[in-house]
Amino acid sequence: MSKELTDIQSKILNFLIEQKVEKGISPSLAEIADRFGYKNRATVQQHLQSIEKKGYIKKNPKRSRSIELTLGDKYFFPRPILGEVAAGNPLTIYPDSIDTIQLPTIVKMPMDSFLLRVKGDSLKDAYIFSGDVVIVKPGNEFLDGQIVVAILDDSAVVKRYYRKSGSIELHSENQDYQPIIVDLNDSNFRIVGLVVGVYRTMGKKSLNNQLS
Amino acid sequence: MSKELTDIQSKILNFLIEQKVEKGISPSLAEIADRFGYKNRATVQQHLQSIEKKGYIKKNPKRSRSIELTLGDKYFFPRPILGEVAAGNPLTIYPDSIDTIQLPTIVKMPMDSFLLRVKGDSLKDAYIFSGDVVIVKPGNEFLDGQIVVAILDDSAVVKRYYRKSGSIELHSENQDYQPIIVDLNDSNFRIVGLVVGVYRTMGKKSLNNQLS
DNA sequence: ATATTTACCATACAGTTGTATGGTATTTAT
DNA sequence: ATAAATACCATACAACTGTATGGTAAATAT
Repeated sequence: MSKELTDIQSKILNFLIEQKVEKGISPSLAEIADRFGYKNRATVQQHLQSIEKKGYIKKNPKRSRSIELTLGDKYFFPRPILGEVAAGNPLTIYPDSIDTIQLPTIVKMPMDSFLLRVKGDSLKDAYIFSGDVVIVKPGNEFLDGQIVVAILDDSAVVKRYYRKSGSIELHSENQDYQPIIVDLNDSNFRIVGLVVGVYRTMGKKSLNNQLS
Repeated sequence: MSKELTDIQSKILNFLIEQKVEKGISPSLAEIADRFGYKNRATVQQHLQSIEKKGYIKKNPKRSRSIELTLGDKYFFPRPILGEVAAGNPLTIYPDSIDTIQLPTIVKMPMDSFLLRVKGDSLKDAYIFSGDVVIVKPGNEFLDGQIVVAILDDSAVVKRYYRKSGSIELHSENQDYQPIIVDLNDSNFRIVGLVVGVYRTMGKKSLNNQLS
């Protein structure tokens, strides 16, 4: 049995994926039929059988909206990209960044945000300590006093943001560190996003409240 | 109206979340009833109405398995850490890795997997192109012909894996690239994981057209 | 004391769902 | 030339789905 999908099967598979992206669940046979203008669910049914036979999906019999995509094996979520890999000539990758943490299930986290581990203690007065993981939401607009992640000449910092005319100041909470003042036009400077949360492993109390 | 959930409502909400994370779809009323030992769906129905009234979920009327969680995107999932940021003295970070993509939301993906963007065209005949994002599932066991990510002297490659006696060969699909042959004992060599998926942004068309 | 909320049950119903079966027409392979 | 695969249609059905309605019992609030 060929594992190649026909055009139509391919389109249906794409629709399945699309729906999972947008709605989070598989469509029903009727919905697929609708989408492709079929007057009958049986047509879809047969296409799905073919697609399943070829191994692209798996259906839980009798269960509605339960088509599994077996394209790899599991849940796609918005996820950060760790680095670059080479398929041709090797490029540099960041092996150390292959690190995952288990975060609690009920804390806020925008889907497109990513995590960074904090080193250093300049924000300890804002209750962010070395070793903490900050949740960063990508964006461009910030309010004075918000904690942001900025990149300056290939280094990244977590600081409080203050907008001045013609420049941006990045303050540490900790007095030992001088504010960083950057010209607005400095092309080596870029603010990546807003820190929307902090996570700390190992029994310590979470300090999200103080983040405001 | 209080926005606080009762114990039972809370448990049901948790179950909803749990199911969404694990299966990607909401359970049906019957399934919830089953799980909590209710003999009747109506009981669940009423709990859901309460939960909805309190703003924690939203139901698409008449649509099966379509409970939306309105907690925003407030769930934590296992996520990779990109690198290290400095709050005090800047440390090195991987600026290029501060990049996020929207992946199909509720398709399955191993929770501990991570993403890498592919550069180069050596796998284009396997329909992985430069710029694509591959989903990598960490692991140690691979079958011949599977596409893996390997690290060789601080560089990473995406290649097809072939096990030989005493060595491992990494092949490109593209004939222009020579296979890489590595001794099994080479300590500078390590296979990171298996490529379980590919994701491509840009436009509406997804990978499957090319999959055939 | 009495009204409200919470937590369950039963029954009923129409619409949806996946599945089964049988059929036609066209293209592709042998 | 004929078998096989592809792409659709129609009808039928049992199980499932969400919803509606009405009821009981206990706890809580007024």
